[in-house]
Amino acid sequence: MQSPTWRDPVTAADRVLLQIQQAIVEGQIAPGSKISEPELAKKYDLSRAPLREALARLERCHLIERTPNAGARVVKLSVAGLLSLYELRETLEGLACRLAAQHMTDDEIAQVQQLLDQHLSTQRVREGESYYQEAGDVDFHYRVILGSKNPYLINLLCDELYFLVRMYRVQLGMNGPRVSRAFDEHKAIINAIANRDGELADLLMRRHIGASRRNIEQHFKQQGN
Amino acid sequence: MQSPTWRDPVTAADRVLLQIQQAIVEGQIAPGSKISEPELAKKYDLSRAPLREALARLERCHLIERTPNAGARVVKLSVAGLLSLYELRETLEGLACRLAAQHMTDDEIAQVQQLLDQHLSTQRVREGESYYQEAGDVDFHYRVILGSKNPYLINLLCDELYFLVRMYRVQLGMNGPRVSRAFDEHKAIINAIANRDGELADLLMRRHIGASRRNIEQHFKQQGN
DNA sequence: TTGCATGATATTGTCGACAATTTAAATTGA
DNA sequence: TCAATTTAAATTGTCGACAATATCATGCAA
Repeated sequence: MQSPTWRDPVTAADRVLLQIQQAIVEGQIAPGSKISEPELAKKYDLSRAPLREALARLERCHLIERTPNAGARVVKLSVAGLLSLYELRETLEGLACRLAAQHMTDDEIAQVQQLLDQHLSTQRVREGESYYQEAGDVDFHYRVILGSKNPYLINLLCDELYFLVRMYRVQLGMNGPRVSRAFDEHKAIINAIANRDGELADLLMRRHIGASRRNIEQHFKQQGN
Repeated sequence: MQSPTWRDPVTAADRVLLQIQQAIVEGQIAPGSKISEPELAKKYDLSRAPLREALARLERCHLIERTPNAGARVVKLSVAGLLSLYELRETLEGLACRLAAQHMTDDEIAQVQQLLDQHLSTQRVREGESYYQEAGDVDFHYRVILGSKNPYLINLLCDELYFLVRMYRVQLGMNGPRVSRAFDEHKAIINAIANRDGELADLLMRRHIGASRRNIEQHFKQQGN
């Protein structure tokens, strides 16, 4: 899926950003490990200038943390961090729904409904294909977020928080048991938006994400991390 | 006021960032105008490397917009943009209040209450000192945001959105008529937090910021910008 | 005159090297 | 042996120059 918010990588910094992003999200570069500029520059065969540009953007989406004169480290995953992230998402995507109910065109809404029907049919083939499920889930949330028409909100969710959410999902294996219910919840949300009931859409989305959050909370009960 | 979220500028990029930030916020570099790297490098007497680092961070807080191979421009202010920004703030600071009611210590709450009393007494001296008023307002909001203890939320509001809000305030002269009411509203909010009533604090903060937003909406009714 | 192609100019992106700072190792003293 | 201090190595921050791209001016054709 190509996002409407990403540009295709025209510059060397763009390309190496995508590679490192993927490497971090998938855990090929271990959480907490130090980022060595000379090492990565050699590995990806470019100079440190575009690499540092990429690092600046990685910091922007919270995948690394930099300290002056000391370099960058990949973020460490923690339950507390994950919960903080979901706290934010809950509220932000709720807002996105409320705004989407105001600003989405009937056409855009119809497209999302059609999208969900497609997901339903392809899912009916057989469940357990959690990859497609994830893609579909991401796609739905993206559409709603874009539907909010609020540029700051869109940038925030799609560019800054998205990769971190993905990193947690991939590395902590959060494709949980809430696979079948998600479709119904998505359906209910888009229906509320179609009825221009922003308040309800907001509530349903917060409940939708909140359920995931509580799911995680329970899963990690009394465990260090 | 020095924010707990900012580090003191140890590097050349840090220093020039602060200077350009201020220049943009105060309009010394006109909105919409192009950023010339060679020009600025000469003006601030450093090479383009730290300057580009600074530009990357300026993009992060939405003060400039960059396009590949074409350079950076200072953001243009628009009523639509301002409203989008306030939409976000309304929800985010509401969330901050809800979380602050959960996570602030009694001590921290007492400090904020004490802070408000100080503001009240210094304001009683005479009104119209909107600069101190603004500083006090910022200070209050900061404390609550930090009280949320959510690192993503804190980073978002204090580092990414703060300067843009400030830029709008300074350049559109938004130190409006809502000076005296603000104190009472602040007081009500911190009281709700003190009572651990997160829901009420959330509501009051949203109303507090929403009032400003509607104030702006009305002020710019049927005007292009 | 208008629109498009061509070339000159300026700007951004990238590179390799040096300076400043941090980190690790080695040395000294108790 | 251990702690503190000094020295050495490695890493980050900064610089100036070159390459790639875009912008603007000029000229040409319709």
